[in-house]
Amino acid sequence: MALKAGTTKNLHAQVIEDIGESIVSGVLRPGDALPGEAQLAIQMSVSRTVLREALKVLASKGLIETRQKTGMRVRDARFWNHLDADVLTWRCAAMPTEDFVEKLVEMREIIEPAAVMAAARRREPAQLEAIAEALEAMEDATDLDAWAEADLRFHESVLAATNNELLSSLFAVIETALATFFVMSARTAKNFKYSLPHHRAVYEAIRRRRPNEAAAAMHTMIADSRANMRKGKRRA
Amino acid sequence: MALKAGTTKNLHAQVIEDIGESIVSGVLRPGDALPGEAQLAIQMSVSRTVLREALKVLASKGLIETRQKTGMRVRDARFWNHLDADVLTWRCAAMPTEDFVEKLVEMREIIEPAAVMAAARRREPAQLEAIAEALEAMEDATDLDAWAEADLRFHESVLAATNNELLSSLFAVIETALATFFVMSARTAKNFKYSLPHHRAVYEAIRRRRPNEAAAAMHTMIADSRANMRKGKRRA
DNA sequence: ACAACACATTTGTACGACAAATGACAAGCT
DNA sequence: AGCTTGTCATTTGTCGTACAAATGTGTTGT
Repeated sequence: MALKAGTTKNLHAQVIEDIGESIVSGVLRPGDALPGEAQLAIQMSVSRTVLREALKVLASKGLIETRQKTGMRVRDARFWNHLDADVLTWRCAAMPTEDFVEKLVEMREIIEPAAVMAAARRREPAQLEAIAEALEAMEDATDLDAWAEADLRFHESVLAATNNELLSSLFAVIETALATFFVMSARTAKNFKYSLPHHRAVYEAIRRRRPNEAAAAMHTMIADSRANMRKGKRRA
Repeated sequence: MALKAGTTKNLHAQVIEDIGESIVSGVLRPGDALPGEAQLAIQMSVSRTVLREALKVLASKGLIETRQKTGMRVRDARFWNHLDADVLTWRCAAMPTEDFVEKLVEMREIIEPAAVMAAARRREPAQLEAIAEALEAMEDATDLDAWAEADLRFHESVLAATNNELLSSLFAVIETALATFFVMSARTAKNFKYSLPHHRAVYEAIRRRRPNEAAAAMHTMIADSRANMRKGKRRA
């Protein structure tokens, strides 16, 4: 729980991250009572003002609850905002557990085929163009970083093309899933572009407004990446 | 933007709600610059301390961004946490627009069939029991309030039975969708129990571990509720 | 034994002061 | 003139203190 090496971010952001990660990673367990604000502020070398700003944010993510006199307690995991970008990030800060990775992939299998179907029906020209640009960037990528950036943009553009902002907000989950995938399959990444044909198939189906083909292509892509991840894992 | 009639909640909670609702409902538009903290605190009759706690939470929901010297600005809607329970609530505070309701239903169509499939495969005895209890409460309901409570609990229990907390967290969306449905179809609710057979079918399929049957039953249920909502709307 | 009350502790709210960042503008140099 | 540099003013960021409100706990009186 000690304050980490200072970054460039604001103090409350550091405090949020510090406590949030402690909770999500299990250092602080549900039901645990946190020390009082006064003491905690001293522990972390920040003013109570800053600490409270952080605590309010953590409470809004469902991680803690606070009542007068009783103090603060870590809430049960079923109340956490598991879809929150920060919570997801913290959860993957250490190497994520295998069953969590499986949950991420399950989310992809639910969300992305449905999303490409919606995109194939409703995409507007500019949105299609955004997907095309991401695809081109993937084709032009010469290193893993450039590929990863373009890949993320591709999936984000697809979600945006659904014209359903609720679906778009699930990009935080997709992003985490893909980032984890990049880490786990890093060893097997000699030819990191192996999934390019899949992406092109998805794009083509969206362009031609073929919902079912798009869903099928996306499904194949995810199944493929799952298999590839297993391979990477076995090697690690 | 004036402070609303005081409730029993904390001051920062009121401020969060007040500003948050102003943003989500469109009173404050993306790109708009908010008055400085000092002035805003005076406007809302709270201390800068409390105001800042609220602003940090709103920033964590993606609604505003704040930089030194420049002040605060309302962020573009594509950065909002549309899946956040508060944001959803604020969005439905006034009568939601028709196309937003459509987006909610689309989310249900994506999430819930997939969820019942997962639940049918992986539910544990206690989780099945929780669903059964909700179903019984629906059968025993004698008024719309009791029905609504049990209905929500049914869908929440189903999500919990997936044993995927990422899916469970999407209950905020389902809850909003159902609540909106209750409001919009209130007039046609003489026999508010009409969907009981659908729920029973879903439960039975989960109990018997039949993923495909469960998904089909859920799909029917949602299609039915969509039709019923249209009917209610036409009458209104 | 029980109820009412006082107390102590912890969060909630307010205020004032200063630090840090940064946009804006003015001065000065080429 | 045009560009650079530096000062300045404004706004958020951080801190410390003080007091209010709530509430668990113990105590006291009957």
